Amino acid sequence: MQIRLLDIYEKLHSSYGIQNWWPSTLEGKTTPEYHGKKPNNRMRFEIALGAILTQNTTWTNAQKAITNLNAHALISPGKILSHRKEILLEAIRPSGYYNQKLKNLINLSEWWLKHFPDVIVGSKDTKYIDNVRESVLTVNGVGPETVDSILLYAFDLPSFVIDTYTKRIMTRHYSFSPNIKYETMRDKFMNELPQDIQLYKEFHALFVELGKNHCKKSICLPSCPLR
DNA sequence: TACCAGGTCCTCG
DNA sequence: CGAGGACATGGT
Repeated sequence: MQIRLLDIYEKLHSSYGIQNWWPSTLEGKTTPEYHGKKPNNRMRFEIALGAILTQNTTWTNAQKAITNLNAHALISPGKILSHRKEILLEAIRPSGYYNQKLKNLINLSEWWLKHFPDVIVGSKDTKYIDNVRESVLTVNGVGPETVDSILLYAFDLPSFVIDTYTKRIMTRHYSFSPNIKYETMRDKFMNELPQDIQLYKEFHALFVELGKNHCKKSICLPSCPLR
């Protein structure tokens, strides 16, 4: 008896409702147009920065960094490349690993100036999406989860995001092997699910919600909707 | 106090 | 390849 991924999605969706991710980094204060609407290029870049800043850190810490960058009007690849590093380091300090992350933000900014203008936002061409994925993966500091977050949320390209929550939930509840590789797991989701970008976004966001609130690292609470 | 948080890179066997 | 360590702040 094989559980269908869509059944899992339905359970989570009925428990938590629509998530509307990527979360608004600035809570609508300085970018009110952000909420649930089509992002402009500045927002797309902000999402990509956020994907790096939130690596192995809480979103609230990453958000502090983004708020600081925004306060200096630094949410742009050109600004990231030209501004004094002391200012940038101070701004992103709350996100942790700030020395590494600054290098990575600079690497991403270089990629962005060179390649983003050619990105076909919203494309559904699988081959093309793979090519963009490979290209962004050449950026040092962008690994498999970060690239999929950037593709899905910043570029609106359907690329399923696997994170620690997804892996934990699937191994704990649906007997995925703990040794399963990132690409293998991503393939499973993308082969079984319809190529629906909104579904990809919501599903990933719901996994995060479940992982934070019920299916935690050490314990899975009795209230977990997947029980 | 110790553990955890929406990873990734580098090194070594 | 795969395991192990480094990277760092902020919340509980």
